[in-house]
Amino acid sequence: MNLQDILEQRVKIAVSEQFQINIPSVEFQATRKEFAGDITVVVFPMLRYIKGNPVQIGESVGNYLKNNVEEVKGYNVVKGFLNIEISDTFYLEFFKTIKDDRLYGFVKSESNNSAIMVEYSSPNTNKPLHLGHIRNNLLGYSVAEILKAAGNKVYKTQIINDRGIHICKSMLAWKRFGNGETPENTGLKGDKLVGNYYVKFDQEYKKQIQSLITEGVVEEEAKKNAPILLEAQEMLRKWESGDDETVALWKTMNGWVYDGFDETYKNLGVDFDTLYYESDTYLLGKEFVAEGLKTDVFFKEEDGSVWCDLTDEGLDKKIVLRADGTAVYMTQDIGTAIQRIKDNPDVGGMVYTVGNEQDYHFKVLFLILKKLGFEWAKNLYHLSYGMVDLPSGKMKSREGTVVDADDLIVEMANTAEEISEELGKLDGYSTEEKKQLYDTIGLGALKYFILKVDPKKRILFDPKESIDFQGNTGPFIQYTYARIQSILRKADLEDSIDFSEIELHEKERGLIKQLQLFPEVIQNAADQHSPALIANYSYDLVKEFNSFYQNVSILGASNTNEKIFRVQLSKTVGTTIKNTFGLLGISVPERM
RNA sequence: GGUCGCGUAGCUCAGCUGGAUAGAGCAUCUGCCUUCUAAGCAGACGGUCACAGGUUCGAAUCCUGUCGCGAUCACCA
Repeated sequence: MNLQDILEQRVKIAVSEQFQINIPSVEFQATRKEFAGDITVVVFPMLRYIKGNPVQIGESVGNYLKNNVEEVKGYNVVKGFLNIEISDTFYLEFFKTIKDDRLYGFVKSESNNSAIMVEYSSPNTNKPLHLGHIRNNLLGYSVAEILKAAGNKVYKTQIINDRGIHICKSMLAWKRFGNGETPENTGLKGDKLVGNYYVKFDQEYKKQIQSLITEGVVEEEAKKNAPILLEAQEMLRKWESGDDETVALWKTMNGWVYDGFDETYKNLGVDFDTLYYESDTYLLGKEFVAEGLKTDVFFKEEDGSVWCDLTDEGLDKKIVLRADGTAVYMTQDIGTAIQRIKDNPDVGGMVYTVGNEQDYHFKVLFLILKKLGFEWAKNLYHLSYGMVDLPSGKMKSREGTVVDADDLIVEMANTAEEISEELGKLDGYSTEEKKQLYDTIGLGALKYFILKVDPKKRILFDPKESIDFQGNTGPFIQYTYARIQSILRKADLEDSIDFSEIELHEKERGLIKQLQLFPEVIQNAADQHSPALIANYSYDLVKEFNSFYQNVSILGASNTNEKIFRVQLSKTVGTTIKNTFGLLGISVPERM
């Protein structure tokens, strides 16, 4: 039982003994810095049950606690706030239990809960990954790690959007203008090569529209009838009918893209347990649509299209199958969801990491799956996040305003290098080691920059103003970790320590209090699917440590006991930083 | 127009289920490298929490309305 529970029980007893009234709950909060004490009981809510002066009630409860609870060494009352001072012994006992636990805060054994599948990335195979995908990948990966830390079995997955007219556009442009270019003979990354032809298609398409317009065709018509577009549509039909040559080209070019993506994922530090391809699942939803027709979840229009009526839920009608019997987006997603559960029967819930422009789609999808009667449908969660915008507005691949993922990663490492060189701290390091360090720091800055923001908010990214390395940033936290490692290298690590001799310094007490919060933070982050909570916790912990570091001598402590204690405390903080950053997918350097 | 989200310091963001004088970083200014890494620490400056009502002992937080920004309302994905 933790301290707060004990206190709650005792406060209730105190109140019932002294006022003959039972109160249902007690409200606690951390004591503000300017007052003495560690934990505060808010007296105001009790006024609902007890008539009286809040200060007097606080006094009498405080007095009772001081006399009857071992851990309470003192109290003071300010207005309606009863500030309780907790004994050093309590904090030291707590520290003893966590100091050698390298996974403090993590739920170690997977619970009996069913597994959770987390989907993220969901790329199209016609263009390279950009900054928006970076946010998506980081969020998805981090949430998966957080759910694991909270004791869930997790599968990471992505659905690859590998079919459709957009792929045919790249294929067509390559066939027409490619001259046999391959990643091998050009040295270009596969996704970049294919992306270039997607752009090429668009240029050619616009050219044809223009010349049609000069010939006197109306713009609307020109857009529909540009020869190159018609050709792309023809190609899609060929692909759907399984034309050998088209399918072969499709496989080759998608293969190039996958190689390119793999490299980006590797550099970004994300991975997946299972993969789903749209080309495999896009027909699957149809049988469930048929099923839903039988059970009246769906209905058929006269033209043959199938719909779901959601007007009872305050939503519209939604199409789930075209009049010609082909699948729409919704059909696919129904099929994919069901397929995933079939493939992994231990999965009882899913998290979809998809931008907030699809909020409505997922609301509808989840409702439909519920109507179809799937038990797991109540455990679906749309991890919706805001767009990453540039100062100029939205990123548009065709207008060349996208921030490319690979370029950005390289740029971050370069900035890290410039700053490190300027500070000149890495003299003994080899070129190879330095390079790796710059990658770690640059990526740390990027990841933290994105993850510290609440997922649902938009992020404004200005490429001209590079991401900071000072203050509330990844490198600042990495730096603190590196400094702790330096202390550990210099300290001769003794283990025996007499805790009864330790009197806690204010800064030490602050650190232990901060460490105490960690398990609860993980749980909240998992419940809310929010890496931002973890990021902000890391920062608070590091602020606390830096203040300690700068104001309290660690290696030069006044006695050996004290010194060992401070070194151990630093070590535990280091481990916690490493663990929190692990949940964000950020690595920490031993030195920087 | 309907629906959803956002609006907190000059800028970027915290603020958990309502609680004490609304917190950080950047920027500007003041101190601190002869002691464990100054990517740091200590401090100053900076706010009508978009606006207006309501709920109550108490509202940045909950409710209603208004304004601003964004998204979405396709037999596109």
